[in-house]
Amino acid sequence: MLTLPQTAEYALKAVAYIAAAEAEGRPARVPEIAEALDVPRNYLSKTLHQLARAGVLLSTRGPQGGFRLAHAPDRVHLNTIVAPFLPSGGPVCILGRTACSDVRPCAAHHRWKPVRDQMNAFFAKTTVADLLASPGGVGPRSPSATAAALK
Amino acid sequence: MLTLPQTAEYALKAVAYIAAAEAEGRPARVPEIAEALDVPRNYLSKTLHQLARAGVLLSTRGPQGGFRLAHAPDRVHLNTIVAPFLPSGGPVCILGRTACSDVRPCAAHHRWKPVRDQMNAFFAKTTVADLLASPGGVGPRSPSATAAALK
DNA sequence: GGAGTTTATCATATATGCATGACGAATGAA
DNA sequence: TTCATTCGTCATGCATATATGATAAACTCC
Repeated sequence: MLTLPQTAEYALKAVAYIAAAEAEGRPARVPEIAEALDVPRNYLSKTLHQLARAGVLLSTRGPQGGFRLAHAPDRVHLNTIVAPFLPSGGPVCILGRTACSDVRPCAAHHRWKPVRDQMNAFFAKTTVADLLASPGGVGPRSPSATAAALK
Repeated sequence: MLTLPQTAEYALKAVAYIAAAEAEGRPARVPEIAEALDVPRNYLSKTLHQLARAGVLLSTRGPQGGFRLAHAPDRVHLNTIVAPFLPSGGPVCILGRTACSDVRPCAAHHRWKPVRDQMNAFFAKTTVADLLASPGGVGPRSPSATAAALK
């Protein structure tokens, strides 16, 4: 039902790809990532730059440059990756109430809350390392398989 | 993290309000709903019209007219209310893959799937009657409390 | 220091969500 | 039949997400 903004999807896939490249000891360059994941090249460049400013990635220009993770894969949680591309303040109540809480619940509160909590836990606890390690994950395997599991 | 489009929130709140009015044996009019829920009036009119075309509401013009539910509150599920305002096809994979499945999982599949399933169940199983009956629900109680629980 | 590589930024375009205001059409009641 | 009421539709505007292409800036290596 609810979906991430397209840009946040790009961010997740690109970070996973960059982590896989880093596992091979090399930075990932924008044209390579863009082609592998089938994402618009210049737009991806801008998106990755936002992640760099957010402290998720490190960028270096020039030959042998590209993007790397700013922290170890098991320290990078998905919520820090998608946060720059979600409406700030974040949604809490399914009916959009700002004052919705256990003591002042909206009409859907007690049914929506467990769903919302599980979703928050997913983004707060899942790390880039989890994406690399899981079945269907991006590594360790060949570059083509890496792209296939993300594209 | 993920939020409904604003228009879908309007739709949920308005349908709950209309159901509460119907419990009092009267249709709800757009100006009344708009003021009670603090939603733009003309925009709400358009939104409710979409719900009427979707078969969720019935509309009647002229004096004593307004909007009513097309079906009993316990037959109207939340997914039918929000569906007209969500991107069609619907999101399935958190990485946006069209071919993501148990047999061809994306890198996040086995962690995201239970979250997604619980979310789908929420929209598929929760009814308007549930909104009316729950603690913090909109009825039976005074009109002002109805508005407060939705606004 | 020059050439080539790679990210950073700028200007611009398109589509969509959200919203406003004006007007049109149908209905029911006096 | 007239009038008030109420929803239906249209034109328009604004902000933002999603891009595209050109150019600038930084960096490495020779």
